[in-house]
Amino acid sequence: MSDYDFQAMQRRWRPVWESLGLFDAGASAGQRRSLVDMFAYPSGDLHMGHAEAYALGDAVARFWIQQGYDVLHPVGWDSFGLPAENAAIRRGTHPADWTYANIETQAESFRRYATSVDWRTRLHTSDPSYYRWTQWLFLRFLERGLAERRRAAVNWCPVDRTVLANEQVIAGRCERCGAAVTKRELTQWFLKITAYADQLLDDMAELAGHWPAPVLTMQRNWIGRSPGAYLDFGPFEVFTTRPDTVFGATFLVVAPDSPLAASLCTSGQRPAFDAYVSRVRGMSEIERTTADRAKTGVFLGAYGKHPFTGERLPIWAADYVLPGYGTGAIMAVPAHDQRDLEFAETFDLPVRPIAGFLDGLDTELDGLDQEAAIARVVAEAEARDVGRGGVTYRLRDWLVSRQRFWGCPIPVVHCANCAIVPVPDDQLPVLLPDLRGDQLAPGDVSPLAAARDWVEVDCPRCGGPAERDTDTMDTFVDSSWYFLRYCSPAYGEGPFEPEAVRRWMPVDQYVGGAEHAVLHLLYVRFFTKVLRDLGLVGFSEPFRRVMTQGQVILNGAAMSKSQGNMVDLGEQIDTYGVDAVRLTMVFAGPPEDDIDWADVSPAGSVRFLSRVLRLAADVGTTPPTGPGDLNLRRNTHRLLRAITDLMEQRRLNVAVARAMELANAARRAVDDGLAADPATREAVEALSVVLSLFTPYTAEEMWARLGHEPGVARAGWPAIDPELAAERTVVCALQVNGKLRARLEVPAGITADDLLALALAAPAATGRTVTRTIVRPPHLVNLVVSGP
RNA sequence: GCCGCGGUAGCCCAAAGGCAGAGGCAGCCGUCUCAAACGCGGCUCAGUGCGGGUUCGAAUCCCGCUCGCGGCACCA
Repeated sequence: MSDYDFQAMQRRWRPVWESLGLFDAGASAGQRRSLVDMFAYPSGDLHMGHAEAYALGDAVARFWIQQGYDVLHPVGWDSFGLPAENAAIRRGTHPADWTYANIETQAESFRRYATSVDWRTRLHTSDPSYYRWTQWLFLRFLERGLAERRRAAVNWCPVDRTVLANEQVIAGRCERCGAAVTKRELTQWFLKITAYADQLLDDMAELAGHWPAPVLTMQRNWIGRSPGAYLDFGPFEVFTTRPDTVFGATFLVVAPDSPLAASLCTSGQRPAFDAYVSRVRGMSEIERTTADRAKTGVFLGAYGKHPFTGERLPIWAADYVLPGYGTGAIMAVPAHDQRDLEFAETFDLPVRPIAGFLDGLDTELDGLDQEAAIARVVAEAEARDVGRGGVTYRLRDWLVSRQRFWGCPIPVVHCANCAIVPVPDDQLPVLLPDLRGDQLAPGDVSPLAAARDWVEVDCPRCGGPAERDTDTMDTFVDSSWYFLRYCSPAYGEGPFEPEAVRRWMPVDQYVGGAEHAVLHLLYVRFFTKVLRDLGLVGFSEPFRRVMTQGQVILNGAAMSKSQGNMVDLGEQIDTYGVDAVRLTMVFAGPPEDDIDWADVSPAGSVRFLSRVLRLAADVGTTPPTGPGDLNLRRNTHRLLRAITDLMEQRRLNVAVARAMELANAARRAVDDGLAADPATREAVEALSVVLSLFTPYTAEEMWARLGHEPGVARAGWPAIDPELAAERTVVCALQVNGKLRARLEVPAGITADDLLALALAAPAATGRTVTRTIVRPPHLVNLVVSGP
C-alpha cells in the first residue's frame, strides 16, 4: 500500500487537467452526446449519495469521451429552497450567503472528485439571469391557460408555513419536515398538468426499456387513469369504473365537504349535516384517508333518480367519499363494493344482488362478461342521454404557489381595475427584495407579503396602484427546465438558444436518485411537452435514457443525522482517496441497487489500485520487444469487448470486474517474465484507459508511468480486433442424459457433424445406446441414452 | 387490498435455456519480516427461497406459495 500515495496523485494531476481543458463541450469533432446528473441542492458539502451518483454518471460520460463523442456534461445547483431560508433566520443573514457558501464548498468537492464536467456550463437557479427565464416561462404557461389561480382546498404544512403539492405529501405528512398536513381553502396558482395526463401516460411507451421500469410504474400509478362512466342520478352525476353494477345501486353518497352536499341538504337534516361536516373538517388528512375506519355519514333528506329504473334513491353524505375525485359523488352498490356494504350495514340500507333485478337491460347483461356488460351499459346510457363513458385521473393539477421567500417570484401584479396583470417580459426579472434574518421569520403573512415597499407597485397596464403577487414558485418549477439552460447558460435573448438546444437535446443520459420518480421526473416531462407545444423545443421527452441509482445505506438502514449513522464522504476520501471511493461506489453492485457501506470495502479498492499502479511501473517505459504473447492479446481483446458491451448496458459493476480480470492477466504475464512483451504493454495501456472511466487519478498516474503525456481521459478507447476477441478454441461440455460427463476442447468454429463425431468417440459415450443427440456447437453435446 | 421488483457460497455480486463462479470482501494456509502489520501466492466455501410444470437440459421460461423491498390505496 505504501506505493499508493493518493494525496500526491490528487495534488499532482488536478492542475494539469484543468490546464488541458479536457472536458469542454464542443472540443471534439465527434457526434454529440449529453449526460446530465440531477443537479445538487446546496446544503452543506457533498455526501455519499452524491458520490455514488456522480461516480456512475461520470463513468458513462468518460466512456463516451474515450469513444470520441463530443460530450456535454454540465454542472449546476438547485439553489432556491427552504433550508437556506431557515439558516438565514437562525443566523440573521440573507439566504444567499448560506447558499453560495455551500455552492463554493460543493464546487471544490466536485473538482476534487474529478468529475468530467464542463465548468463553463455552471449555473444556479437562484441567479436572476436564470430565474428571469423561469418567470418568462411561467408567463407563457399563463398565456396558454396552463397556469391558473383558483381557490381550492390545498395541503398546508403548519411547520414550514407553506402549501405543498400533492406530490410533496407522503402518507399525509410533509415530505420535508414530517409534520401532519392539514387542508386549507386558499387561492393559489396551479399548473395544469392534468391537461397532459394522457400524453404523460401514453408517451411512456417510447421510454420503456430506456427508463427504469419501476419509475414508469410509479408514474403510471401516480397518474392513475381509470376508465369508466359518468351516470346521471338526477341532481348530480356520479363517476364509476363499474357501470355494469348500476342495477345494484341502492343509495347515493356525496362528499360531505363539497358544495354539492351543502346544496342538497334539506332544512330538516341541516343541523345533523352541519355537525357532521364540522367534524369531518376538523380531521387531519391522515385520519380522513385511513382505511378500516368505521363508516360514518348523515342522510341529507334528498333523493336521486336511478338512470335506468327511475327508482328513488336516498342521498347520504359520508367522508369515505372524497371531494376531489371524480364528481365527488358515487352510486353505492353494496352488493359489489366492500365500502358501500359496510356503509349499508352501518345505516341499515338495502343491499340488492346485482343479478336478478327485473329490467330489460338487466337480463341482457346476465350473459355478458364484465367488459361487454360495461360497454352495453355505457352505450345504453348514452342512447337514453343519462350518462356517457369517461375517464378519471388520480393526478391533480400541480400546486406551485409557496408562501416563502427564497424562491422564484411569481411575475404578476394584482390590480383593483385590471385583476391579474402579467409583468411585461421586458421588465423581468421580478427581483426578490433584500430581506434577511428576522424579516424572513414566519409571521401572519409570508415574508414577501410583509415587504410593503416591494409589494406596492404601479399596475403595468393602467398605471394605478397595484400589488405584486407575494408567492414564490415551488422549486420543482426551477428544476423542470434547467437541463435546457445548460446548452447556453449565458444566453440573454430567451431561456435557451434554440440552436444550442437542437445541438445537444434531448439529454442522452440522465442520472439521479429514484426518489424523484414521481416528482421531478414527472414535472420535467410535463414541462417538455408544454415547451414543445409552445414551439420552443422539437421533442416531447426530455431524457432518452434514465439511470437511477440506489441509496448509500449503512448496516441495512438509511443514513441520517438524527440516527447518528452517517458515513462522511470527506472522511472516506481522506482515508482512501477519491479513486478508491469512486471505484467502491461503482463496483458495489448494479447501479440501481442500494449500497450498504458495511458490505463494501474501500480498502479492497485501494489494494486493487495500488496493484495496477505497480503493474504500470513494472511495464514502465522500456520499449517493447518480443513476439507479442497471443494468449494475452486474445484475453485483452475479449475483455475489452466485454467491457464495451457492459458499459453500453450500464452494467458498470460487471465492467469493473472485467477490468480486474484484465489486471490479473497482465500481472500474470509480468510475473511470467513478459514485462517487455508488446502484449503486456497493450494490456496495461488498455487497462489505464478503462480505469480512466472510474479512477481518473490512478489511471493518469499509470499512463505517466507507461511514458505517456498527460490526458489519458482523451487517449481514445482501445480498438478491438475482432479476430483476437473471438474465441479460438472453447471447452465443450459433453452431457449424457443432461448430466456433465466430459469436457472436450474443440475449435470455436466446429461444425455440428464434427462435434458429434468427436463426442461419440469420447470414453463417456462408448458402450451406450444413443437414442437421441442434441448438438449445440461449439459449447455443448447432450447424448440421450437408453438403459442403465 | 392492488401493482411492480427481487431472493445464487459467511457477505457483496456474476452466469441473458447449455460446465452454477467472473470479480471482490471476509476466513484459512503459506511466503516476506527479528516480530507484527502491509504486500505477495494459494486454498476452502453454494446447487440457486419453497412446491409443481415445460424441456434432452432450468438460477434463467410458466403456474402456485413464501419472504424482503418499493409504489398506490375508503380513488368509487
